[in-house]
Amino acid sequence: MPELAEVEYYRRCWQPARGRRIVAVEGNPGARVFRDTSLAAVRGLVEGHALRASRRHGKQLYFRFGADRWIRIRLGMTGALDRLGGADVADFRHAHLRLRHAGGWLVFRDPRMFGSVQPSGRGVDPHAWASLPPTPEDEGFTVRHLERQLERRAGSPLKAVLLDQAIFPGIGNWMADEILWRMHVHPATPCGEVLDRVGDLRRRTRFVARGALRVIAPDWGDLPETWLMNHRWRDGGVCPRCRGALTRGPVAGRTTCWCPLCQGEG
DNA sequence: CTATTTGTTTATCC
DNA sequence: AGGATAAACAAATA
Repeated sequence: MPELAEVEYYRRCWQPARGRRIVAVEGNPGARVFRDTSLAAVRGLVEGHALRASRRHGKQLYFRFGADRWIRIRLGMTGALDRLGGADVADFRHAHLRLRHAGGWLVFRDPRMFGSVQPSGRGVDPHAWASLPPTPEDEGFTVRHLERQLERRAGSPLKAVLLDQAIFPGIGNWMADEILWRMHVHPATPCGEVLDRVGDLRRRTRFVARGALRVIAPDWGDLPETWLMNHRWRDGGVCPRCRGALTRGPVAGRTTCWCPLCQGEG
């Protein structure tokens, strides 16, 4: 489900619980989301400490408990965060991690379990987990930087490059299609062919990222009808710009939607 | 029953 | 070696 705007929405979902001490860490010990770590490891790190801060980098979420105890959460395809009051009745079947505090629960649920939970060692700043590349909202997301990346992958379809989290952190399937549509570029275009349009690519990426954050992050609002997103899944969907029929098909292994009139047949 | 899914990692093939 | 593509992961939904 989530790309950067939706991930930001979920980050904010846990925000009101800042200052709450986690009195119990429960969940599904065998769940795949714990990967090479364990529910017990998360418990050992977090239990007894208050939620203090959170950050997001692309689609990755970082939460700090106590002074220096961080966990990283990735939501995968179907992950979501909930904040439940003590009296709320909830379906805990896919709630693989549940943090209990005096006022209720912080819950990570993920039916398909493509997501993950990762505790850091104490004192390990999340930015030390990996050297994180610049996101579209960062200073370092420059034309120069993008040119270097695109040159390296000159033969790849631009769609595939837009989905590469090392280059476009936070961009996912629908945002990639939105950016391509706004550039009037076919998704399968080798990105080496748009090296002269990197300024435009950067501008569109920032526009889509910022616009989606503004609308979705506060309350999961609906994007304007002028965005491709609102037409892409509809059978018989029509381009909100030229009213031509939209096309869907696999590009770079993902279902892709584009306007043959605006972006070419391929 | 089949096909589909807003993501990432691993295997395989040039 | 390195990059591109396909498969795998798992469960709900149509």
